Amino acid sequence: MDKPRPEFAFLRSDDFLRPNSSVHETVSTDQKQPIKEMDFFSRNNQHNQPNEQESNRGSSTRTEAAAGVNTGLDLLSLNTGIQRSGNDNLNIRPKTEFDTLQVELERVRDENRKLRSMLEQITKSYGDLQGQLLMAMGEAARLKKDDTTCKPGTRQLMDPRPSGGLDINEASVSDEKNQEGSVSPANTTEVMSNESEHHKIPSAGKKTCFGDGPDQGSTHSWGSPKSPTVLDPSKSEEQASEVPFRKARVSVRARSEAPLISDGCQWRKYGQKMAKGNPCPRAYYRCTMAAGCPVRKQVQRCAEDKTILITTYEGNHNHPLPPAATAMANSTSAAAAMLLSGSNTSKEALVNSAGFFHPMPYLSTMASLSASAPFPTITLDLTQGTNPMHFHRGPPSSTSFPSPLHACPQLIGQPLYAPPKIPVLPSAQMGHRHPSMVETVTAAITSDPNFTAALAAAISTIIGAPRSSYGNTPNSHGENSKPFSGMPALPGSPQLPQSCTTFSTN
DNA sequence: CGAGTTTGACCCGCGC
DNA sequence: GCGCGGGTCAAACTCG
Repeated sequence: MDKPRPEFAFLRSDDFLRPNSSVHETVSTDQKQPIKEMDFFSRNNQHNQPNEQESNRGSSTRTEAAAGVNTGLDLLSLNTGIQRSGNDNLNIRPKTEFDTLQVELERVRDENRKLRSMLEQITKSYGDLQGQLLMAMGEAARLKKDDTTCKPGTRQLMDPRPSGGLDINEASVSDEKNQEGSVSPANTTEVMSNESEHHKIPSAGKKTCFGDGPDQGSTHSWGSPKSPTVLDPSKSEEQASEVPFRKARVSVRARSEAPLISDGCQWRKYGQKMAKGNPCPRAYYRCTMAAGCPVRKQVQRCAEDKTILITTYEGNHNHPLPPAATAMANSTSAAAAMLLSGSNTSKEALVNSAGFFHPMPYLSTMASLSASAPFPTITLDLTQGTNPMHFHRGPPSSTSFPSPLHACPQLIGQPLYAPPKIPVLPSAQMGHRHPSMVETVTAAITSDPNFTAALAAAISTIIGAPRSSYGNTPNSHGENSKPFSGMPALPGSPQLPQSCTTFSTN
């Protein structure tokens, strides 16, 4: 995860923190010139401005990190006045000086960490906002286009919460701002309750145009390709932040012959249909862990290989999830976010976004995106090896799941065996790793249904790892670890909304 | 008796 | 406009 970014990070951090041109100059100067101790002395003597010191500190940290040499960090502190006299006694009391330097070094390191985290947050917020902007623009264009705002049957496709997609796992400032007026982080549950109320509205409500808020259109949230309509222009801005996203789906393909697997959530079947082109019926489930939870899932066996179970999730839980479910929810939330962030762009852009726009390198080897479907769908395929070619660029089938089966039983998500924090690996590289382990895990999965759920959680943990620093950490590898750090279990807590996605192979 | 499942009917969007 | 297919509802049914 520690990709080579230090210099960039610092520059960006400085930019954000101190939009002062002098800072930029100083930083760039530091970049070009090798930093020597004497340089620091002279520079600090020349201009001993606070900003200057800050930037010097940053650059020296940078150098230190790059070369493993303690360059001028501590020397800087010598000139900051703290050790003014100590500077003169540099040769006399090296021990004390060394201690001082160490303290200073620690301090600078802390600052470095803070800056990095700030940069990460800013970068992430930027990406989120970019996605939201795209969504909002697309929404606006669409609204202008069809203008038939209160058409009966117009359905709400996305969860009204701003968390519907992009900010699912985030607590960035910008996200909070987006939520204000509609959802504060603290009342997510409440908002979801509102949503659930809409869900409970009987058919009479279906064709009613709700002008005083995000119309849920509730009962038909699934798969409706249309976007929500904004009825009241005065609220358009607010609603744009509330319902800017199309509803994304996350489809998980897993090889399992088990009829039922506990995924940590409780589901109630509310329907079953024969889908065209598939002899196996498709079952519809609704989450019953909390009243009004909007999360639904479809479960269907693959027509071509009945050992493969395709589970498609949609919606966000309005309640805390068990650890096993949470991990998967985190990852698929991220997947959905990634998908949504590019859903107004071309399919190619979508595919590209999976590569770099989102910090989920493994998705590129496990996931396929469908932009041709009426709703954006990302498919996490746990049934096949990390065949680099698996990443579909061609048009998928009408929906993502009946896509041709890549029936190589060789593997199940090799990313499993990748250290959670290793840098991005070329998928081709990953595809050659540990074939024997793959077979072992495949066997384990097919023989133990519960393992599949655990596997999904583990995969999601890895996938979601990059987000861990933002609070909603999927860090809980131990699913049973009591203090589930990433998931406050209080319904009213400022818990971030969860993606629907849990994992199941019923 | 409550919770979950089954299943036919209904609604809606979409393509022709 | 009509038919098809996906998704949902809700009454009937089953089960513990």
